[in-house]
Amino acid sequence: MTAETTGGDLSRLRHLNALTAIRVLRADEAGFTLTELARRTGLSRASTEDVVRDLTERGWVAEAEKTAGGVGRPARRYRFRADAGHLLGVDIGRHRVLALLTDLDGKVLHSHRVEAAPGLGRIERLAATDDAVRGVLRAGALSGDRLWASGVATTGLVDGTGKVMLSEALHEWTGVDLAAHLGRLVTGPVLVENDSKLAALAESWQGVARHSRDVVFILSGVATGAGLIIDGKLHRGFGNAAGEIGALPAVGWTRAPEHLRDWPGEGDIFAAARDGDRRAVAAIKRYVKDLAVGVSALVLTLDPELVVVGGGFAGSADLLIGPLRAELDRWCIRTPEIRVSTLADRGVALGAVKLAADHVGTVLASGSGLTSIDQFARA
Amino acid sequence: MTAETTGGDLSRLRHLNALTAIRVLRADEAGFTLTELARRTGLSRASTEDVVRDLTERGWVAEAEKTAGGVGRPARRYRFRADAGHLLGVDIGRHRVLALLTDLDGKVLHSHRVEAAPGLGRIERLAATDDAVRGVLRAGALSGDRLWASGVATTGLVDGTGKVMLSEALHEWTGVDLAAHLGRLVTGPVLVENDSKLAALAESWQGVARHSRDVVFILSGVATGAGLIIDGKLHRGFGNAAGEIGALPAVGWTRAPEHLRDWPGEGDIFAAARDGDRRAVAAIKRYVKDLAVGVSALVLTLDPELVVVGGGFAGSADLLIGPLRAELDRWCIRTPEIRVSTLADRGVALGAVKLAADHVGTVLASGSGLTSIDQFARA
DNA sequence: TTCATTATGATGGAGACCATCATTAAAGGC
DNA sequence: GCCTTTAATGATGGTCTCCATCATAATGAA
Repeated sequence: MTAETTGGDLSRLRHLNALTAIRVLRADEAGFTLTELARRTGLSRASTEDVVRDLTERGWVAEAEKTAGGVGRPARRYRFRADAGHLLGVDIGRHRVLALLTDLDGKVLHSHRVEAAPGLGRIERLAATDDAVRGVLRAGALSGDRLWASGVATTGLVDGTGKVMLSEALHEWTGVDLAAHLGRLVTGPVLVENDSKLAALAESWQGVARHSRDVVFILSGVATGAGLIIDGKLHRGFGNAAGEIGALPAVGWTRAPEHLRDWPGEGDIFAAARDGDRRAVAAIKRYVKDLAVGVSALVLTLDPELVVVGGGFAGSADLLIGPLRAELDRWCIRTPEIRVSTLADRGVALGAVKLAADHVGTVLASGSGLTSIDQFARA
Repeated sequence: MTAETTGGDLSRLRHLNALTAIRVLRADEAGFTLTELARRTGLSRASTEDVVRDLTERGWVAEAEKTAGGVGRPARRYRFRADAGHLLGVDIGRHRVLALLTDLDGKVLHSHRVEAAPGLGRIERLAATDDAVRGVLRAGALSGDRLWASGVATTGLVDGTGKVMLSEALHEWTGVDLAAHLGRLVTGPVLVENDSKLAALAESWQGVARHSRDVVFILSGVATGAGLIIDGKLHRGFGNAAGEIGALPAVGWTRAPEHLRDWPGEGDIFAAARDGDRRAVAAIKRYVKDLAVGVSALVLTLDPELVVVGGGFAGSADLLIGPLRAELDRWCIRTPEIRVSTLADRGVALGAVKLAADHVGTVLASGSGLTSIDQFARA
């Protein structure tokens, strides 16, 4: 008896059917005919028409181009109006701030990148963040009050209200209230979350983990982190500290990147390794060995379908995956499939967008969410 | 846009409302008046009456005793007919087999215990299992074809079909097809799962983890294991091997119980420790130290609200919890609350019952589940 | 031009919910 | 013992949502 969905009156049924219709419509930008939609929602054609009329009146659905060429009377097509609203995703990284402006389906419309030195203080880094946000809004010719929701990614632990509780990687960063800060540039909800968690979310949304319900994501870069997707959802943990296996001293995640940073040779260690430099190969091996202990702990705990490797080092994944798999084989009962992220340095920011998108989704699913599209489009 | 619940036609709405009503009714054995029920389901009184009439006709609900003493016309009371069906839960342990016969709400009606030596072979252990099942059915004056569903707990990894894939703790146990074996004694679905996982399930059902969504359960006994409750549900993992952190050599879970077994003194080590025996205290300390490494890995991975300690050693938890908390404080970012199981040696078997109960719940939630109670009561 | 094909839109009907109100049944005061 | 108060019951009428069905409309092909 797991049913969370409590029934209700007839309007509730209509609401559920409208949500189903929207979910189907969002699957294809080109839209659907009523007949197709009826088949996919399981409703009758007549009811489907009713639902679509409703949603059109309320601004959620629009008529799309008819497709020519078929036999018989050409059908009208309807599509979800993903362009009706905008979402913002911001990744506040060590070296730069990246802001993405997307439509409601998370299609990136504009991006803006602002460099930031690793040693930057709180004020300067927040200023860089503002620049990135303003830049991307300018590119999209939007003002901040036209955003439906915004997501922000940062290193460190984040509390429920959007404050950074603890950050070791960035200077003077602990205690920053990012939700409040961003709230001065944009209206609408601002959601803040840890960067590794958001990168994981992005992978399960648009990345290589799209079709997997249980995923361990490893952020492999100058800092090491993890994010967990469990049963298709981001797992945060009771104190928002899930995936922090790196805190265990036996897991050498703090030490691991040093093998690559402090290697005895010159230039890019990965290039050197590809050229056959033995010391480079050995250093990478040490890195993977350290990394793999933590990954094994995560994998043994969760038994995921998939491990995804992302972060700055993922670009050199050809050198990492093989050794990593070998190490996992040593420790794990069942080594999961290992894949490399293809989202490049956008993964974290995309996860932030997804955070915003999920917030909108929650509002829609809740009671009065679909009443009118105007409730989101403020003044 | 997470909505899994797809709408449908009016009968679907009625079905959802009927499920809600049953969920409310199950919360109190004494039953509810229509007015109370209407308030809790959110339906109008009239519709509630309709739903209840339906459910009564189909056998799911019965009228209960009126409560005397109030002012005004005494209301009829209605209750869920938990007694309409029976569930079986079997725990095949190292030293004994325990079978529980319960009603649909998991209230234990009868239990039957059959001793089994640790060294028993496959045939003999299966025979003991049969004895336990037959015994508890006899006690309840039921034949095996009156069971709605059965759950079985065993050590080792279990595959999706009810076969034991790998068991190190029991002799000749790997490869046993428990679902098929039990299927000869009972009709209805037989569900098989790992014992640690089921003990965790039991805690989140009727135990100290009732109100927590994310729980790490530790089975502390002659063998060590873990079960995870994530977002209120049992987390199995892709290959059903979640929680097997003990497989990591750095985590001394195989070695841990030996500290207690091989301690240099005589008699019960816990009694000795309470009497102030230093060697006993030291051995327990070593045990907890080993245990805590694995628990820390689980806690850091999941950041649960709660850690529950169960299993054979839980009876001496007064000696374990303090040191365990101290060890976790050393490693974890945020040490969760730690509680001791109160389900004693029934926990695992109760989890097996819950497995069966959930299966019934799934059938009810699915489409035609509530049509008539007769679909479950065979022959 | 006519036919085959497919989408559209209107009609009538059934099921599920709700609000409202007259009726019924008990407890307690007179 | 009768009357009042309280609260549940059961019936009525209305609305909403969905469905099946059918006449109509629009297009390509013969």
